[in-house]
Amino acid sequence: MNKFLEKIKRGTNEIISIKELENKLKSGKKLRVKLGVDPTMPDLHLGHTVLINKLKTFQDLGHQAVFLIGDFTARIGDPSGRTETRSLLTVDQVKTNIKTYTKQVFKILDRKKTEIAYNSKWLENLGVTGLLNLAAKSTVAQMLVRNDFEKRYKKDESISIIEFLYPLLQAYDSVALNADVELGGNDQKFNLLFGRQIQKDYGIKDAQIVIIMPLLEGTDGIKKMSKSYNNCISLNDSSKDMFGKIMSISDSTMYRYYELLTNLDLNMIKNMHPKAAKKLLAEEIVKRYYGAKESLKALKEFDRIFIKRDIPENIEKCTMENVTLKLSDILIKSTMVSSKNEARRLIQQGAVKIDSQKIKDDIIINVHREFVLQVGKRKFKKITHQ
RNA sequence: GGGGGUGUGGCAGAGUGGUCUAAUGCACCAGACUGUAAAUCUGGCGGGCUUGUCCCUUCGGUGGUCCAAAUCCAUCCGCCCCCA
Repeated sequence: MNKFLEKIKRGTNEIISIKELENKLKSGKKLRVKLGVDPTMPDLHLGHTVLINKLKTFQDLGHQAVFLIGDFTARIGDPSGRTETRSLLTVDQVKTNIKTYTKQVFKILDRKKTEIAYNSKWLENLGVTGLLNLAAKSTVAQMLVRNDFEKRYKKDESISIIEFLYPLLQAYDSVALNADVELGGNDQKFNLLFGRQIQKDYGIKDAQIVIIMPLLEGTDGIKKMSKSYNNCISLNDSSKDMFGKIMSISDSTMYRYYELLTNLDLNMIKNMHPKAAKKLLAEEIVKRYYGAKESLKALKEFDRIFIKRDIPENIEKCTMENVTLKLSDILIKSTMVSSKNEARRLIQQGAVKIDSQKIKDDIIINVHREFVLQVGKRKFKKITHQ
């Protein structure tokens, strides 16, 4: 029992309340564990998987994972952590997002053991009366307690009524699903607790336990992982990119990733050489999304390019029309740079290599034979003529 | 309906007539260093060529004033707040 609890506790910020959780676990009941995700973005990144991993932990312990797709709420947009009102999504956008989400989620969760729910099922039928009944259970003051709302209100920024409705709807999901546990990120704390309150209002005595996970830092190791900060490792990234990005995080961030993204023993990891540990982490994570084979390939490729400073195995070919061309023109024609000025700059800075030979001037090149053109450490193209 | 505010490069944010391709920070790119990194340091971060104290194009849109406009005026558009 304690071992189970330890697993659940790993990496969590807060569990409200731990006592209730212990009791529920002791009762031997198969707990309904809710994780709600709004399909608002085209794809998921590693930050999102922190919660999915936690849900997987419950699933592995024999509990019922309930993956809730907020197809209805996605159209409103969760104001959590936002500093501005977000624009509404169309039904079509939501639909395509759902597809990519589920595809990615079931690389982690066991599809057969997972209950998938869509909140449009009950929210669409709630009607104005239902909505009013729900809204009657809260007050404006209560909403304004919320940090992000309070800030925006004080700063004379707009808050849409629809945003007030959001926590109510999320809470109602917990009623509809009869959740025993709800998982959420740190920014979700208010909404999660609100779910507890509303459940009680609707006569559920044994209200949901709230498990709050930290938000995963992005590749910069400081800010939370988010597209807008440009510090994401997306599940859509190629195996090579994913591997490379993980290798580029700092050592301290690496341990964080271990804690939140894997189930590996942390003591063991801390005893490893950091470089080896980081490689293992990258391998583990890439393996999860691309399989062992691809993962090994990515590892080898990384060694080749960054450690041995060698040329990658498969390089995209690019055919030139003319035989003689300026180096800067070749760089543009092969789409390795976007402007001539940029090409000139990079050449001056010593970033451009032909067959591993640094070229420092914008010389004229004869494309008689095939050669490998390199820009920086990671961009390679094979240049040929006809 | 009335009053006020605001719109600057990927983001944040200076700049209120010439010295503005526009400070600064972040992000990004390259080089050096290294255990791949991170940190640090250096250079860069509109476009073009004839590489120059060169040319062209940017400060919500349009039109105007002026030798000269991100900066002034007019007008339009967007966003925000307050009062009713």
